[in-house]
Amino acid sequence: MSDKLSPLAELINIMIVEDDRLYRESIQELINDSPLFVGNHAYGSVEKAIDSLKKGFVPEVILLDIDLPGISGIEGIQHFKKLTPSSRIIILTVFDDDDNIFNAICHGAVGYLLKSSSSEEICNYIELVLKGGAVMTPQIASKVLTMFTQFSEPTRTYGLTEREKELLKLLVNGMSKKHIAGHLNISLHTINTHLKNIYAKLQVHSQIDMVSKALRERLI
Amino acid sequence: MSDKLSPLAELINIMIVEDDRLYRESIQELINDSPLFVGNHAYGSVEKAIDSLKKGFVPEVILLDIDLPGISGIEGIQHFKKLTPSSRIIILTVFDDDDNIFNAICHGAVGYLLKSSSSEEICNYIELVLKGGAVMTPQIASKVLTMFTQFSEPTRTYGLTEREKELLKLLVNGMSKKHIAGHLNISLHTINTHLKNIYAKLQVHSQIDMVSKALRERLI
DNA sequence: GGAAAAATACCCCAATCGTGGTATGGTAAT
DNA sequence: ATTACCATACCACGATTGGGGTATTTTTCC
Repeated sequence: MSDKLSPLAELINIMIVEDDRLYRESIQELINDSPLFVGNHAYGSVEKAIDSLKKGFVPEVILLDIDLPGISGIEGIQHFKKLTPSSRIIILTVFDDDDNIFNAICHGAVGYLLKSSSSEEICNYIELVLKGGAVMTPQIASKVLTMFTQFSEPTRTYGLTEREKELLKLLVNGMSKKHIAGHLNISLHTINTHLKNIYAKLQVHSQIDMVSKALRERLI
Repeated sequence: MSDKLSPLAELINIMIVEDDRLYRESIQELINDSPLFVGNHAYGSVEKAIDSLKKGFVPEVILLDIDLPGISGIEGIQHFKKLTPSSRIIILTVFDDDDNIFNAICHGAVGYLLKSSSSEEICNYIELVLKGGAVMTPQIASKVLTMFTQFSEPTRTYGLTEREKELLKLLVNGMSKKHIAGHLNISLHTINTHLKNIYAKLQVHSQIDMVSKALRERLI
């Protein structure tokens, strides 16, 4: 569009997708006031942003709200990723609940900022992202780490013995009882006995249940 | 120890665990030069740090290296968590590989910084942690987000149809084929046909394999 | 409107599994 | 030395599953 006014040729394009007009314009102003960035493209919905991208616009960074009319910001991430894979997406929202954070990150956002961030911070964060980093406010980072911790968690053992765990592992990996008997050089009867004990301990009644439980609760 | 020199009563205690003496002392200096922090306790190994904690010392923050003689930093996290659950642990290391980051975070570190960070940054990060946040350099944050993304991933569908996915879900949840037939009001024969198709698509030969694959690859 | 894909249904049979038992030798702790 | 637990082994039988077919009816799509 109009880059004839730029004193320097290489300003970095920031796209803004935010439905609140006032906030959108204030962010846009902030971007344009900075010496490094330019924000000619600000839209009130993912749909309009998509139209712009389809015309060939390729922003370096997309600042994206979550609560938008029509297509949500989270869904928007996927669309943007397809249209301009090189654009780095930063979520800028008021929502700090686990679900939104989780979904945004899983869909590939490289940043998650809260609207309570100051203008300075936002510009700093954008710069950090451009340097190849990912950014979160410390509060968000804390939530992310907590989610992470929960992923690889307490691993109840249900009092399984070593041998039982060994069997469990082999079975989870798809080996048949017969095959395991050969592999461990013990009788099929023994396997059966162990299995019965495992079933009792895990309170399941089939290999399916057992495998399912083992994988879900990470006791593999 | 010697807090008689403190001009203000309420300096925040930072413990340092770092085997490189020079770096340890430079960090200690940095801490002691700051107006907010005090670093009387700096140790070259987890073992020595543990001794100190057992004597009743309770630091607000522990700066912890990973590559230490004897007990490693990662293992150290667990010990510290038990001894002083209120202390917030920040990893400060040269290692930026996924495994170390992952392990540190999973064990409950609230920060992961690289030794390339500047003195200023380190102090800023500590302050942010004390405010309840978690901290990472943008490079580390980027790695963490990538790991996260991989967790809830591309969910290859293997071309499963809706009905097949429905069956898969029920089977993964431990329902027997017979039971499902009743539940969905279709014949057991139909279930078998679907199963055969699913097996072919997933390239497995038993329910165990199927369930295992489905759970591992999150196509439930 | 016709082709392709999906869902439905049936048959058969060998192989595997689940569960009810019992039993013995070894090891670890009390 | 006695108790408890573990790993091992065996039997038997009904229920379930895995593959090998074939075939009809919807749905979906061009």
